[in-house]
Amino acid sequence: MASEAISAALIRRLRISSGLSDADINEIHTLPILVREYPAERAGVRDGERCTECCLIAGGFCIRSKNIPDGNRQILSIHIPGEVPDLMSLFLHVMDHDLMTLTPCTLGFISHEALRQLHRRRPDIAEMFWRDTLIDAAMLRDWIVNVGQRSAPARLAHVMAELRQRLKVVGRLNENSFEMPLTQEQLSEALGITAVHANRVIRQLREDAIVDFQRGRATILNERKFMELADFDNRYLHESPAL
DNA sequence: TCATTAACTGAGG
DNA sequence: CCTCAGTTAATGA
Repeated sequence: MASEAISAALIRRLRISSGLSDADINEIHTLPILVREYPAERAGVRDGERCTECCLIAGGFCIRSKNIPDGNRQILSIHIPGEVPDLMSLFLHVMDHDLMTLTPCTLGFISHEALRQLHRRRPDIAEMFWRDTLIDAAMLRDWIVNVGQRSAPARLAHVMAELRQRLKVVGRLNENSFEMPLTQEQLSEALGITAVHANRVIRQLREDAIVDFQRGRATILNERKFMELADFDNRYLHESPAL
């Protein structure tokens, strides 16, 4: 994939929540990006690592996760093309979690030095990254509420609703189904339940004709029941550019 | 390897 | 007593 196409993914992402001038766009296109291909289920960036670059997802799906000593893992967020899940490494010098690929991924690495220069050169762009980071925190707050307070079926529906919305705004939604490339085991790690229970929950939602989940793809069967169960309000995604 | 299901168990309302 | 969810184990795709 050409570097130009990769920076385009970032621009599309930043456009969701911020206005971008032509000058901004040109600046982002000049960023040097080193492209690397990763297989599925591989650490892009590891907990404890000292980073010298940030990682832009150009293709594929990633997750943030943290392992605890008993061997269990909590999935903290799901990431889609155009996102920079380890943007915090620019200012937080040691990673406090893993960034893993879910699927085979094309990752674009941008050096911290290049990003710092860009921040100094163009305060508007620095502001955009600020906003992006704050939205990320808002999404994590939402994730905590989901895992901590909702019933298991509602947790699943909520994560589905958020992912669907995020895929929608980058034009990756077709009809009533969308990519959600997690195994049931991974899904259980995202929802804080066992894999067996994740299976039970999926079966229940399928039987109730609310959603289906098969081979990494989610299908909405009953929009009204789905949204009611998911309790999803996209406000926390802050998708509209400031007016 | 991943998904499915049953059977059992206990917590908690 | 009912629902939810973890454990174990067997089995299918």
